[in-house]
Amino acid sequence: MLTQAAEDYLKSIYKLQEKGGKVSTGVLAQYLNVKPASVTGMLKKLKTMNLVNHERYQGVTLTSAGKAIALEIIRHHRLLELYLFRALGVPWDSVHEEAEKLEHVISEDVEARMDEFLGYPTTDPHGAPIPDKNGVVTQKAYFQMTTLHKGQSCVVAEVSDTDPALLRHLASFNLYPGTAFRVLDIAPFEGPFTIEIATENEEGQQAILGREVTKHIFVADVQDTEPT
Amino acid sequence: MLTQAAEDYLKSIYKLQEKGGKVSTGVLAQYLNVKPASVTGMLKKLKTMNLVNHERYQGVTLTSAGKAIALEIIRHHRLLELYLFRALGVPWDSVHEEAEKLEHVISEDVEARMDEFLGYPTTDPHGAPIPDKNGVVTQKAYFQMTTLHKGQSCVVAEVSDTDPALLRHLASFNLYPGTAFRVLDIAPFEGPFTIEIATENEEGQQAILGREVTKHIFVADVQDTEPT
DNA sequence: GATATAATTTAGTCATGCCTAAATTAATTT
DNA sequence: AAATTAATTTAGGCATGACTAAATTATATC
Repeated sequence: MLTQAAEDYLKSIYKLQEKGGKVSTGVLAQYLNVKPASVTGMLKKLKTMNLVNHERYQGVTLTSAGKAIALEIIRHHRLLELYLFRALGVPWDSVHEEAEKLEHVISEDVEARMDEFLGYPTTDPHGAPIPDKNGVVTQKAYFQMTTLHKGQSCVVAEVSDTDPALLRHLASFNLYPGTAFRVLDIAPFEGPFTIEIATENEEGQQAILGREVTKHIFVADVQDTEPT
Repeated sequence: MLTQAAEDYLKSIYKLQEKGGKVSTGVLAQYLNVKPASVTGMLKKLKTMNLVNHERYQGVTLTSAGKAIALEIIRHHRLLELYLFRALGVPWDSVHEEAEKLEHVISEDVEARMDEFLGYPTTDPHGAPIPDKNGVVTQKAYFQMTTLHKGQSCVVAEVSDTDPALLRHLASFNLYPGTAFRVLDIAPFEGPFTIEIATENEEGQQAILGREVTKHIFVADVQDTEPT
């Protein structure tokens, strides 16, 4: 059985690897709120366990064994998030923090029961894919919101889950995974996006989202639409 | 915030204190599966935090601050046991082990939501009382089953929760907290109890329970009844 | 190609929380 | 009361996983 710290390292390496090949010691240190020297120490340990590939000064990658463990932890995390949200009504912006603690101690049996209760879901409350029991991730194609143009329509696919304030901000506009919206305007010079959110009643709610916010939103089903 | 080890020490001291005043280093060590020398070390640390009273060679007791923390952990544990049992169908004999890991990481918010879901229960699946949010324990009067005599009727109040095999044995007779039974016979020389368990249909199921088992069963509502 | 800067690793420390072995204190016999 | 036995504490070690400071390696600049 791995320590909690080792599991956190593997999970973090996996996530950082997704956004570009090898992971540097410094980036990993910053992500884990730890000093680079501490990272070097842990990587040595993980290497002896054949969970990572690490050449001095060259960055880290996961071995297939390391990746399997990372995906297991990520599955725990995302199933827990969804369970807390659906079964216990824990707010959207705090499920991440709760799951962060629980993911290391939940048993496979309890996890299987939550999975069944939830009907074998494939995405968590933030739209991130839940790996299956065998570590297979089914990821729908999506784009960063910053790539959208005026007049395009789309559906929110996923949002970053780490910043509770950001999540509360999105919730105030009903911008959840699955929410459809249309880009009304994009101000120049990295300016804000003005969007219209599809609502049940006739008139769509408008929202103005700063650039920093749009970097944390990922969308799918992008289509060009007629300007109103 | 306390470490998990410190929380386990406080919880254990509380439980051992219930069965007789001061707790000795050796007993605590055995209970925690740790060497006596390790206990001495931890007690020193807990003493500097004013969580225990400890005089060399004289045993430990909890301070009021230590007791408050112990009761908080016990509340977490018992609510978790009941939640796992009721909400997720985790078997009777494994909820203890699961809760043992979760009790240290569950948040007050999630706990409050489980409490609400369960309808503010007062006992866990083994019949142990759940302390309330303020650490108040309401304990119904009960007796060890070994004090029963032939012909007496009673209701199971509580059973030990630590041994899964014992719990499966009791479950095979439907002996849960709340189950009523009558003592048909007690064999001499510390022999087994033969009991008749009240069932919905006409004929009561009979069970033979060895002495070791009866030490782990606690009963209430004891009454003398006519022998059949 | 030499040098300045940035990133990474090594070396040595510290707190936890466990261990074993030896010393001490308490309790029990004789 | 002295001696044996049992319980407890002290002393010293070890693994984990963090830290700082110094040394090393890589990268960018001139």
